Amino acid sequence: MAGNSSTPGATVTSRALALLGAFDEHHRRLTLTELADRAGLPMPTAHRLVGELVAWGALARNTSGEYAVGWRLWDIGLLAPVQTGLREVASPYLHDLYGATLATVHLAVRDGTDVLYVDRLAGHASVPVVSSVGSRLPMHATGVGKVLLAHAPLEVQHAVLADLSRITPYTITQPGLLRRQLAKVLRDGYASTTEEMSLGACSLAVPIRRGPDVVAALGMVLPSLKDRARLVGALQVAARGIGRSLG
Amino acid sequence: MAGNSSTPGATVTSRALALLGAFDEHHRRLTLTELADRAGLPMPTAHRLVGELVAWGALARNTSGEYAVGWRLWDIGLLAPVQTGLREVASPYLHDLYGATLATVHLAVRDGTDVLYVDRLAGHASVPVVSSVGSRLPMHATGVGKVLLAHAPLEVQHAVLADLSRITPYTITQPGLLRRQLAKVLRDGYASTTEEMSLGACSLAVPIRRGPDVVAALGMVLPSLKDRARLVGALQVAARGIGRSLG
DNA sequence: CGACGCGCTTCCGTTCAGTGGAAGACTGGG
DNA sequence: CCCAGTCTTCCACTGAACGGAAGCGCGTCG
Repeated sequence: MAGNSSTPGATVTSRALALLGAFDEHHRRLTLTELADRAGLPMPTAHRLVGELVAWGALARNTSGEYAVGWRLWDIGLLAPVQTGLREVASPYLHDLYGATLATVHLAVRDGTDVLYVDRLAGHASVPVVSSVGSRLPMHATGVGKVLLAHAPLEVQHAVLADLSRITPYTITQPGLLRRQLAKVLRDGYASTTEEMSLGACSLAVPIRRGPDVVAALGMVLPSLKDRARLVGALQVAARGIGRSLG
Repeated sequence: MAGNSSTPGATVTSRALALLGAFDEHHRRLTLTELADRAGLPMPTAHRLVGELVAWGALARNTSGEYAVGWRLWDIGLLAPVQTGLREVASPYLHDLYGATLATVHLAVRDGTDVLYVDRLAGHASVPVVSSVGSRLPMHATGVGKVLLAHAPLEVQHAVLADLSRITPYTITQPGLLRRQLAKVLRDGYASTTEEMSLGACSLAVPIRRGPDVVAALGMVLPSLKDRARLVGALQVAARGIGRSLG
């Protein structure tokens, strides 16, 4: 992981944020040593900063001395989605879609160069699904990711195309091929993946527009892409409905 | 509000956190000037810190130049409740309780000297309910708050008792009276309020225990406290179930 | 049309908060 | 008992953070 490469010249704020960023789905509880290591800080520095974060409620220390994310961060974080209204508006459409298709349905936005899963309805299908609400995945290997990437600013596209990590044998790692696919996504109005993120899982996704801007993507995970026309149609109807409700 | 009392001696971290803390339910979008004012910082300082927070994704700047909480904070914040498992475990019990009583049902934890509402099922009853998921209320004027306060460390009790703000004419503002009520809460195993937070709304609440520790509170809002025995019973059954499921 | 007010951004010399190596405390295990 | 690992405290040096002041861009009013 990060290793302790105590970058000098980093601001205090960036260091405090690095400590918060040390937590993720797979690292929900960390010791001070792990925190210092993952944030690339010397221990005394990490110790002091973590102390401040705990005092404020951004982090919490449990009885066994480990640190975890605190409630204060949770309730402030809640303001992010509420303020766009996206989740609330999309919720009924996700349920409708699920009812009509019985597939796992996803709502995602782009944040930086990641896809961020904002909401999800899990089908009981036997398809492996790696995403969960709040998780981040690379854009080049997911349906919603390709949709959001196709509509992203050029600088973001360049950054993503420059680093296409392999996840399965079918993951697209050639910039040229992905670029052509993105063009096709713009033409067709939807994106698809075939086992690029997870073996045995395919996906379809369409953009959600608020006026002319693509603000999110709607996707589903499937065992295969047969019946694609009907499913894309259903996705587009829902996406248009959500976009309209967003005003 | 805060006013600009540029407290010298404050650490950089505490200032950055103060900027995050400037956002709440009623202030989801703020201009730089408002942020600087609410955090008590001079504008140039706020400007620099906000820039760093935006670069990291803790805040986002929308097209009209205002700032809002960013997705990055949302997804890290999600790790707080997930890591305790409280919401997931309690969810079915909340639904059962709602089904059995048709009252607005609440799940809350203590964070510092506030009650933090972690989950909620809103009844369509005509009772005014001021809480929502993620909101913070004072402990002395809510049912769940009294429960959590009664089981809180002494230092927390002292801090709360020292500052009993009046919210309605029925809010308890005398430390002695509240202290006696808290003792009764410990004896009886439940707390109640009568229009102390909001006119026309009463409440009942019970503690949720994980082993010997009180980790949360379960409450309901009602138009009156008649039938209290049955309702407290239902709450206690649910609370015990949740506690057991928490392991 | 120019002057003004307002919110935001940049500049830069001063200074004090932050730094991190080193040493000390605590804990558990062999 | 000692040692290894983790956490906490200390403190003298230093460069990052500070914030007053000045500059910018824009809409508004006289």
